[in-house]
Amino acid sequence: MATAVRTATPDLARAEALFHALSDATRLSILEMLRDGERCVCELQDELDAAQSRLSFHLRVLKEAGLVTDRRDGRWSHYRIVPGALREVHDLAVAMQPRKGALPVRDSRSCCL
Amino acid sequence: MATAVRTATPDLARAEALFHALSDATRLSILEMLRDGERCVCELQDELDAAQSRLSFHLRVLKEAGLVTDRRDGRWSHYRIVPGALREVHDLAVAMQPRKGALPVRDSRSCCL
DNA sequence: TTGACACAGCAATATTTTTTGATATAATGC
DNA sequence: GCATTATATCAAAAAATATTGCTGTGTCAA
Repeated sequence: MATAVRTATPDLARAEALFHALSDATRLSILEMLRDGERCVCELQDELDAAQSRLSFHLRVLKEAGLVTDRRDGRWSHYRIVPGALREVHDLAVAMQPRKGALPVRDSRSCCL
Repeated sequence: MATAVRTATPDLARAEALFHALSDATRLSILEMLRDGERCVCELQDELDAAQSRLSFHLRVLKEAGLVTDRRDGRWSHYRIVPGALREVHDLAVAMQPRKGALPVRDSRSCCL
């Protein structure tokens, strides 16, 4: 049986990865906190009331999706939003919009015959 | 232990739901097909080479997220993109952008002390 | 050095999501 | 009515994700 969705285009895979990274409340909360600038893990931990290893996991997901980067400073890791990462999400949303000229409703009897 | 992410704001929950709906290759492929206008399930089935119950499942996820609607016409269900639904995604991406005035890098010794 | 801290990563578990196969419903055509 | 088609839905299995507790590594300070 062929792969379910045919060979995924790179864009499809990218979109999937990005949206997946954004599809979790903990991760969205992290991003919200980072909107004000860098935060170290312990700050996120305090404010989100989440175990350290849990944050570490979600931060990695965000990092692998290219949404955040970290900077090590002594014993702290500071995470911040990658500039332009959300622009990518923005662009995806635009690219997914219905094509101009697409008829909203089609003639009956136009399919499966 | 308090809820992980405090009381989720409605927006947070909405964002989570939307992004989740978009975080799957099958669903993204469906949306891509629908960019040209309405399609009935059987057309999606043929083109995406996916079992019917599987499409039905993913279509429901998309529908519950408010990304698509369906129109019943005889024995066919025609699905199409909800106009403006992707606009919502777009707006979310904008709303998540770093706040103006947020310093990219913060002073050392500024946390956890 | 020693001990406490900040964090990453792993392994086990729990939870959620997805797929599949079967059955159900409703419309259509004979 | 009966067979066929298009679709939904459900339950069980399979796969993917998330959470937790623990261990390891580097850092800092006394």
